Amino acid sequence: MASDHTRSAILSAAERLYADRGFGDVTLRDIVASASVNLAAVNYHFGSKDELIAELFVTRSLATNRERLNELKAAEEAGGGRAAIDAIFRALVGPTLRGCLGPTSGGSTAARFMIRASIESVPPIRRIKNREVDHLRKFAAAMRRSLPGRAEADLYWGLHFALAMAHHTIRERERLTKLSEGLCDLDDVQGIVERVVAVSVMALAGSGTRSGEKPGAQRARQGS
Amino acid sequence: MASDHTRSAILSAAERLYADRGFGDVTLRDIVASASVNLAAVNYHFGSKDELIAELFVTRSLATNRERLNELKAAEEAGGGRAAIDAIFRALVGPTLRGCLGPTSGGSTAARFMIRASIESVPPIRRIKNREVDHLRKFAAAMRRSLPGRAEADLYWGLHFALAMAHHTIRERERLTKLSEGLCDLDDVQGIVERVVAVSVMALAGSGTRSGEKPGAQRARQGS
DNA sequence: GATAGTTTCATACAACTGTTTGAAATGCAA
DNA sequence: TTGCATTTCAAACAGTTGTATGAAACTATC
Repeated sequence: MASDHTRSAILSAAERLYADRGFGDVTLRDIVASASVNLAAVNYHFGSKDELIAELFVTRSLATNRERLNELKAAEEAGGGRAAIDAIFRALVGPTLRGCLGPTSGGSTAARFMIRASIESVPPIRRIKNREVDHLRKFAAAMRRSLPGRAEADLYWGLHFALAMAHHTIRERERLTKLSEGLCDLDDVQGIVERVVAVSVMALAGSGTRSGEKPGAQRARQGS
Repeated sequence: MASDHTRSAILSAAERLYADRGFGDVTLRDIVASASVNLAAVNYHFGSKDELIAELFVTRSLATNRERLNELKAAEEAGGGRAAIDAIFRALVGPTLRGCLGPTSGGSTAARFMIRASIESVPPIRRIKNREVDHLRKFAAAMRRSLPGRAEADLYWGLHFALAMAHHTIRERERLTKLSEGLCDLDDVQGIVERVVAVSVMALAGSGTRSGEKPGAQRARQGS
C-alpha cells in the first residue's frame, strides 16, 4: 500500500471539485488532472467512480453522525437517562448546521461537499442515505424517553420537521439570503441552531397533549 | 404548426419518464422511443433537451404558483386586506402538498414529476427556481400586512421554515414512512397541511414579540 | 541482485450523449 | 397542379464518458 499518496490526492481533489462544481459536471479526468495522477488510478484504488463518491460521503457523514451521538449521549447522561427535548434537537441539528453553515462553509471543502451532497442527489449517495434510518431511530428513542406521554407519530413528525428546517436552511441558504435581502443572518450559526431548536420544541409542545389527535384540525378551512 | 401531435407526445412521454426514472438516466432516445417520434423532433420543437425540461417544469410550477396566489388573494379579501397568518401559510404550502402528496401522487404523472424536480436538481430547473423569489416576496408582503409588529427577519424565517417542512415532507416521504414504520400517515394530505401550518404559525408566534431578538438565545448550551 | 508484488502509466475501448444535416414527406394556399 | 412552408425522418457527427488492458516503474524481501 506504499505511501497512499495517490489515493489521498484523489480523495481530496475529488472532494474539492465536487464541492465547487457539483457531481454533474466533474469527470474522472478533471479529478485526476487536479490530483496530478493517472486516470487509471481511480479505478485501481476505488474500483469505480461511484465507489469514490461513496467513500467521500461515508467518511463525512460518519463524522457528523458520531458528533450527533456524542452530543446526545452527553445530554442524556446529564439528565440521568432522560435528555431535555431541546438538548435532543440540538444534538440532532447542531453538528450538521455548524458543519455546513457559517464562516467555515466558505473555506472548508468538507462542508461545501456536504452541501453539494444535500442538493444534488446522485445514486451512490442516495443509497447511503437510505441506510441512515437506524441512526435517526436512536434520536426517536431518546425523544420517546424524554416525552413518554407524547404520541409516537408526533415524535416522528417533530424529528422530521427539525431535519427539514436544518437541511432546507443548508440547501437554500443562498436563496434565503436573496429573498430576505440579507436580513436573515446565515453566518450566525448558533442563532440559527437555537431558532431551529426552539421551533422544533414548540412544534412538539403544541401538537396534541396526549395521543394521536391531529394538530390544527380544529381550524376551519375556506376551500373545498 | 399542424396538429402539434408530436410536440405534445414528446411532452407527456418526457414527463412520465422523468417522473419514473429521474432526470439522470433518461435520454432523448428513451423519450422519442416512448413517444414514437423521431429523435430530431425534440430539437426541432424545443431547441434542446434543457429547454424541454424547462418547459415541463415551468408549466407545472406556474400552475402551482397561480393556485397559491388565488388562495392568498381569497384569504386577504376575506380579511379585508389582511389575511390571517394561518391562511397565508395554508395558501403557501397547501397547493404544493396537495399536488405532490396523497393518493394523487401515486397516479398523477405531474405530481411525480414535480417530486423528481424537487429531489434531483438539474441546471434548467435550478435556473427557473432562482427566479421564484419574486413569487415568494408576495407572501412575505402578505405576512407583513398580517403581522405588522413582527420583525422582518422573523417573517422570512417563518416563510423559510414553512417551505422547509413542506418540501422536506415531499422529498423524504418514503424515508419518513420507513422511519416511523407507517405511523406517519402520508396519505392524509389535509392533516399534513394543517400540521405544517400549525407549526409555522407557532414558530412565528413564539419568536420574539417585537424586534430582531434571536429566539431561544435565552436557553443555555452545554457544549463549547 | 534476482524475485514477487504492488503501483503507475499511456493508450485504447466501447458505449452513449445531445445535436445537426439534408433529403423526403406532408399540408395548404393559389 | 404548382409552389411554398412546415414537419418528419434516417443517418451521421463530434464529443464525452467510465472502464479495461498490458506493459513499465517501483518497492521490499530473500
